[in-house]
Amino acid sequence: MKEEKSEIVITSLDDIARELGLSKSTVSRALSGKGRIGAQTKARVRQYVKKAEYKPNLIARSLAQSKTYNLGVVLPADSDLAEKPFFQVFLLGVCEAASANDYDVVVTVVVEKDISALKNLVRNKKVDGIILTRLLVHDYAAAYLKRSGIPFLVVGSSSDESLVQVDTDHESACENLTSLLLSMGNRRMAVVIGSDEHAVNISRYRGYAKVMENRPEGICREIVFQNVGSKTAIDKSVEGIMKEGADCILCGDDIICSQVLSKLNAMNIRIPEDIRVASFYDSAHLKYNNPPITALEIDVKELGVIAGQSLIDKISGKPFTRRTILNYQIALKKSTQ
Amino acid sequence: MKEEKSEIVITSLDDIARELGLSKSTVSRALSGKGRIGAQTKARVRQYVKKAEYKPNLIARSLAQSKTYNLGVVLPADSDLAEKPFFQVFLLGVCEAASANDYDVVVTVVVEKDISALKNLVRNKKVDGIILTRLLVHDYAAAYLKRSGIPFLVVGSSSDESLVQVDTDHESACENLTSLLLSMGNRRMAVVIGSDEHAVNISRYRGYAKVMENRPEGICREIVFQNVGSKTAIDKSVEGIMKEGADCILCGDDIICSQVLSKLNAMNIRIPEDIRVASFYDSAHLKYNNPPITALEIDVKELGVIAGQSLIDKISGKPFTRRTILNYQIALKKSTQ
DNA sequence: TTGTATGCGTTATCAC
DNA sequence: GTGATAACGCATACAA
Repeated sequence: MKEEKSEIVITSLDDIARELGLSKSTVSRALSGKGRIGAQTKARVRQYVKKAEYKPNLIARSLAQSKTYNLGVVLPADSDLAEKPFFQVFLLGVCEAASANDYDVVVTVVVEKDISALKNLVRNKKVDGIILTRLLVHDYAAAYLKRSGIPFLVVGSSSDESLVQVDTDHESACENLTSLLLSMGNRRMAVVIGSDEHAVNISRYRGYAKVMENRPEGICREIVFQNVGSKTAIDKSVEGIMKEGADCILCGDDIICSQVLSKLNAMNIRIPEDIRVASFYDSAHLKYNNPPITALEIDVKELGVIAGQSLIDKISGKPFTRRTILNYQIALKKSTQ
Repeated sequence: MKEEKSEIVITSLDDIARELGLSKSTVSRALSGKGRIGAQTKARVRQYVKKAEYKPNLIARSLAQSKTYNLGVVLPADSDLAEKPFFQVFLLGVCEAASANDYDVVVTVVVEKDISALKNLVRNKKVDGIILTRLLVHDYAAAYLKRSGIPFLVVGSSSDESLVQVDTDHESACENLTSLLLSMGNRRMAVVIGSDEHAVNISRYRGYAKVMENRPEGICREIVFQNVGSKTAIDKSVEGIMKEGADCILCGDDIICSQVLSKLNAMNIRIPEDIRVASFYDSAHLKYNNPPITALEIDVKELGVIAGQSLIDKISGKPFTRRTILNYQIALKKSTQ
């Protein structure tokens, strides 16, 4: 009676080689598919590996190839951003793409301008490439990564042609939404938008400005609020907007919109009767609001998938698109009727 | 004139050893601190390493020690959970703890009951330990990890004593909030809570039930809604609750609460005049709501830090607490006045 | 206290 | 097409 093979634990190419009477280089080739190898030996090895439930040691492979098969994703930890589901949903998308390509995802955090964790990740060679999930106007992280030479990709739009970018065209999206609301009869369009340091806020404002500049009345500074962050700043801007008699408020993102709504509510101002409200970025809370809020919708998870796949393509030396622009939708709701 | 040392790139222990006229094992010891080593050689090596900006190759170390210095964090990707900032904030906390211990964080996703990505992570030995960010009543992931033998920790409470747990005491928190609201004059306390499959929802309901059972009127089934998920289910429950003449609604979490508020708003029901509302879990949106909503507050980031640190302790063989309970606060707001 | 030799499990470069 | 053998960079048991 033969020995039970199942008692032998197979943990390395050596083990397989011994069991099959081959050399470990042959086994390696059979599994990787690289190099010349006989069709039947290949099949035999693969079959054996399958039933032996052998899993190659990826660490060893990493050492040999100096590749980690890890993608790095950099999340910002600035207080208000932590509340935004954007990063989480995006991350799920990246994980999906990574998983489909046998990569894993390592996350790291930058707090304000402190990119030390990112530096460690790069210097320790823990990842093959990196995704920056938001772009600042003067982005330390991007500047560092550029110097470091590691493949990376930014979510956001920049005039820097050397950056690989994945983004929605915020500028034209906001332009379209603004035009549309004008065409629906609104005239004095106010805007409340976040920090100027975030590239996305600049793009959004540009979209708005582009439309308003071409109107006879032009941009009315009294109802334009950029760089608002705190709840009190938002409250003040809403008060100012109402005093100026605007008929529509455009909110830079969902968090701002949520706070604008809260303030309007507190002031007993009805939507859409007394004023219309729309947001440049959507979220569940705006959908569930009463009334539901008109907003730009983007498929964030898909954005993550595409970002992940693009980065992997770049890492693998495959052709990759330097700038990928995702679609958006304007979801018209009761808040602007 | 001597050669410029700065021209030589130091990439391995061998390089350092050669430059310093030592053997690489001595250098290794000087850096790791393990084994016996002379105080001055140690200092000399460390100083040299510092100015040479040498970074050890962690992959090689991993291979040699069969340790990855990576923590795995499992995020659920069920549609509604993706919107909850909980996981994101928690993740930031874990990253902080990891970073402080020279660990990195690898994230992976489970969708419903599909734990294949988690299995790959474990089988490929990409991490030294794992954190499950939510616990199901019948948790496949936890069961798998138990079988696999890898160190892991769950966020959530379970009667399974073999699980390392980190959590808030949801049951007593909800108990306290419920009692408090009763003592404030409310009598018919309705509850709207999410899926029974999530351990946390069971705990929350228990806290509520524990208080109500001891009341003369007992638990009134007509105003208890468990297992609600969809917006329509929530709308229906709110309608039922109003018909039954409840005077307070307890919401299982922030998302549910948000939807309950939306429905109440649509029905022109005033808070707190017509009905009081509170939530078993807080979020920015509830704070910004008008009126602000009474809710249980927990420090989620701190939860992440503690989870990360506990797992690292367990991995390192340090003493660790089998069950860590974090504090919570009851934030009384206008919605229950 | 320090040096030598070996192992970790792959991939890759040679011969054959 | 296959098999030795040398990297990859570090840790560690053992020898000195």
